[in-house]
Parts: sequence; structure tokens; C-alpha cells
Amino acid sequence: MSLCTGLNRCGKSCRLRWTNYLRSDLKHDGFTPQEEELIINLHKAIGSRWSLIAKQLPGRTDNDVKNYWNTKLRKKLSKMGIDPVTHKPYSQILSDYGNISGMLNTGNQIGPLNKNLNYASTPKLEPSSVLTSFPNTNMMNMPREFQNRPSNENIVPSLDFMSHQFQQVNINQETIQPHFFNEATSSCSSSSSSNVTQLNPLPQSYSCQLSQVQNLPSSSFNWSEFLITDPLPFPGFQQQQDRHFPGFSSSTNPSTFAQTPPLNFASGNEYGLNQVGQEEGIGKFDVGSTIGGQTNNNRLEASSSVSSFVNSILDKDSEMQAEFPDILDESFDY
DNA sequence: AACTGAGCCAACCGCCGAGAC
DNA sequence: AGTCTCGGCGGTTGGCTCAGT
Repeated sequence: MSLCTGLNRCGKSCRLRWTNYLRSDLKHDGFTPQEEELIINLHKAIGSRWSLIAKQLPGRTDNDVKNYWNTKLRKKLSKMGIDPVTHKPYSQILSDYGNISGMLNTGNQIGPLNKNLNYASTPKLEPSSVLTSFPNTNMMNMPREFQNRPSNENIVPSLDFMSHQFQQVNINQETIQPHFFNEATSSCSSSSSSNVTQLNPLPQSYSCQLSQVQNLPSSSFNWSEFLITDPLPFPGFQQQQDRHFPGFSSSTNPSTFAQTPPLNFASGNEYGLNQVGQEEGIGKFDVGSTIGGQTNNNRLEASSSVSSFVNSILDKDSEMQAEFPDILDESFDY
């Protein structure tokens, strides 16, 4: 390892120090509400691709964004009753899992638990020690948000979500029943009112009554049911996914996606990010409606065959090609 | 004043891909 | 083709600060 001249640091450390701290164009003040909103929206669209998110925030580094997310935003969302990984209300996650139970028998298996646990971002919580029941599921029936996550974030609800459940159970046993998988179908719609909204700088679509969490479907659960032998629905699926969603697949270098020009990753109008993007004169690229989000409710039906899944990908690809030919066809030189 | 726990954030770690040789 | 170096990335750690007791 070679050291920088006169410094007891390697070149890599010096580069990181420069890029994360010393660069003159970096902001060192706090995040604005607009930046905060953009981070949340981008995270919802593309997950923890911090470098990509940071590219949309002038003067911020990926480290800045990552730290801010881990220390502030994640907790903030969690307190609001929103799973910071899926960006869905906890009650809706449980509802989804309740609705898709029983599909495991179709043959799709859920993969290695240790891999899946990487998806969860809250440390210091051992799911196997705290969670003993959860609805059955499988890859093809996962909420789309899960399916479009990087492969290491694919399968199970986040530990934020789980810890939230247990916090609710432990902290307020009078309002949240310990057996929180009681039958219920409630989920937070975009028009749902909320007590949380008062504390919530985000739009109502993100709001959810925490009390809804208690009304959850009952189902026996065993962690082993999340195990997958093959996380991909068919051989070559990953390659297809890479081809159609470059930058969104785990096997693709995120830099591929980074090669797109500055974009506004508004997931619909949930966060008013279109306005932010327009103010900055950047293009609009509605990831939420085309790829990762639920705006169009293009969730795969539980009965979808593999071919229909592929077709849906191809359809989306065609739509994207038609809508953003300049972006998708453009080549970049660095 | 001393201790403790939580929050924050710069720095580090390990992995991966690209490019040079 | 194989090896090495470099840079980028996301995840994690360690030390500092500060509020609470």
C-alpha cells in the first residue's frame, strides 16, 4: 500500500477524505426539507444507491446522504409507521403478506435467509429471536417494491418494520395487541387521514394511522418459509432484468444507471418533487410509475406466470423507450 | 462533577468492475 | 488469459459531542 506524500494515509483514504469532506463544492450545512423529501423519494425509487441519490443533490456526497438517511430519515419514517425500506405503511406490508400467503406451494422458493437479512437495515435485532410468525410468501408474490430491490434486499420485510412492530407491542400493549397478525385488510390509502400527519412534513400518501398496525392478518409463520433455493424465477432472469432495467439490478454496476443525466425521480406527485425538479430545470423521470414504485399499481398478480412477468418487463421497457428515447439511447463519454 | 446512553458523522472495510500490463 | 492496481460503491465502525441523570 502506497502512502500519500507526507501523510500517513493511503491514496484511497486521501481520495475519500477529499471527495467526502474537503471538496470546495460541498455543503456542510443541514439538509433542507426539499433535499430531505428528494432523498426519501429517490430511496423509494431506487433503494440505497447512495451515490445515485447524491448525484441529484448538488453539494452532497453519498456519505452525507447515507448518514443522513441512517441517522434521521429512517427513524423519522419508522416513527410515522412507514417501513423505511419498502416505503409502505407497516399495516399495508402486513396486509400484503397476508394476501399473498399460501403461494409457496407453486414451487417458487424463497432464498437463503442470511442473504435476505441483509435487506433489513436495522442492526442489533435478531429476527429469528424475536419474530416467530409471519405470513407465507414467495418471490413472485412479493410486493413490487421488494421485487425491484437489489437482490440482497429482496425478500423479507425490513427489520425496521419488525422492530417497529415489537416496539408497538412492547410500548403500548393497550392499543397494539400482542398478536398483531389479527385479521384485517386495512391499509393506508393516499387519501387516508392521519394523526401522524401533524408531525409529518411528507404528503398524506405517506401517512398512516399507527393504530392500523394492530389490525393485521393472522397467519402462522416460520422463518424457514422465507428461504429460497433460487431467488430468480427462471434461469437467465437476472440477465433479462439487467437488460431491461440497467442500474436497477444487483448484478449491474450502478454506474450504468449513474450515466443518465440529472433526473427527477419523482414517484408520481407524492412528494411534489416534480416541482423541485422543474425549479432546477432538470428532466423528469418518473421511476415510481415505470419501475420501482407502486404509482401505477402494476403489481404482479399472484397468478401471473413467468411469461407474463417477462412480458410486463418488456412492456415497461417499450414504454420507457418510447417516453424517454433520448435518455435510454444516449451514450455517455467520461 | 461524574457517569451514561444516544446521536452524529468522518473514516474505514470489503467487495466489485474496469483498465493497464 | 491472468494478474495487479485503482476507483467506486454500500455497509459498518469508532470517536466525539451532548443531553439527561
